[in-house]
Amino acid sequence: MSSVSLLLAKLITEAGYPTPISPVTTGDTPYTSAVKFEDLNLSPELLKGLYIQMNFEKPSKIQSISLQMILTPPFKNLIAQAHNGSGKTTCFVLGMLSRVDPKLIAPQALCICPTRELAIQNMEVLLKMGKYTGITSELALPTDNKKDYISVSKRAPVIAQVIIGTPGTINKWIKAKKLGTSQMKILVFDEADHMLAESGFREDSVRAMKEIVKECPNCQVLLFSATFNDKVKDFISNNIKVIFKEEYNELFVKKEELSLESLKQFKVKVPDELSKIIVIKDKIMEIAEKVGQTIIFVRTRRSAEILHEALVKYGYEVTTIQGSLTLEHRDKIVKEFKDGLTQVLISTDLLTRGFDQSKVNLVVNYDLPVNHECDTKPDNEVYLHRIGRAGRFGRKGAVFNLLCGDTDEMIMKKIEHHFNHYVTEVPSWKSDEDFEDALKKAGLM
DNA sequence: AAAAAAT
Repeated sequence: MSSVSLLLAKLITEAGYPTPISPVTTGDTPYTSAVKFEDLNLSPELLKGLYIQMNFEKPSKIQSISLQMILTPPFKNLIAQAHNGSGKTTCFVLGMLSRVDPKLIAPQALCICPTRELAIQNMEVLLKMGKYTGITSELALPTDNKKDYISVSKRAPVIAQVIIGTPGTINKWIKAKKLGTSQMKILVFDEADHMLAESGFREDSVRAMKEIVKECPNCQVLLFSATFNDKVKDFISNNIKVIFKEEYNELFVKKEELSLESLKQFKVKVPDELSKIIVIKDKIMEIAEKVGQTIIFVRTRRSAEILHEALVKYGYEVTTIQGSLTLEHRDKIVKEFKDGLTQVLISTDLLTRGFDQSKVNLVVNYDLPVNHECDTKPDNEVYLHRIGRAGRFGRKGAVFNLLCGDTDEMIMKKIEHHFNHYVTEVPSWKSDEDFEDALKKAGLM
């Protein structure tokens, strides 16, 4: 670690954050951590947005460290990891809004996200936070191609200053010369590890990054996520840092320190697949009424359907979201849940990353997240992102993992070992008291 | 497998 990083580490401690985030800086730009938003040279319009629209008081850990790195010239690239629900979105949205020149009518900031839902959510934050800035924005997302489909060649060129979208549409617009990249000042990858993972969006992401950096060598690139596994870190070291060329900053958290303190995790052993449905029906649905909103994660679209139908048949109100639904339907389900009109949502890994709904206090892994190449291995990253849908910003939350059979138990053990975090067993899947006990331990009752 | 997206 360089002397600069040591200095930074010291400053961070003095700011009152005994944080496991370890900054690594290259070059000799000195950074201090921001204690107040006023320390960041933000425009009065942005500060107003932060205080009045967002009701923020002071920067969170990750914000106080990363915002200085993002906003201090020379504007260096940044690879930043931080815990779920710790305010990463604010970091890059503030970054984008600060770097845009309001007088220049051209795309200057671009944020690429893995799902439509996340892009829409990020746009909502941007609009709120940037309300007084007059900065313009547009979503780059696929549309329902059945009705009023406008082909790319027919649409007008993008003049909005900030663009948020998904990789396919963004690349399509760039290729069709509808999204100009010549004035780009900042490029953000939300859920960057997934955007650069082999089985993820790697080609699309790298293509967009190369194209923009070629056109604008000074464009600042930000990679944000709660997880960066070793494979992705290797890929970034070998392929992305080359694109970054010179100087970049890094913030990482040890995997053993990624589990949220405020979340209490449980495992429930059940004898067979059918009893999983019984646990959801008799225990989870009853609990969900009392503790706030709940998300139940399943592995496949089909099992989402099956569980949904079973619960509806038993007379419970649930909604389900998965990728084969129409876009219109997906939007409706998310909106209803965010508006608090629905309490229990069944989801595939569509909502695993980034979905932010503060009232979610309970997450259920109906199926454990497994590695797509080898289903006896866990997908630790997906696990962490799923459970991170509860306990946003330090709120209390509970997680129930339903385990059926030896393989599930082994996978659960591996997850516990990976994060060095013991998951408490609920003694009996049939006992109401055991579940109530669990909620008491989680501080939800 | 699911995510985006285009076919």
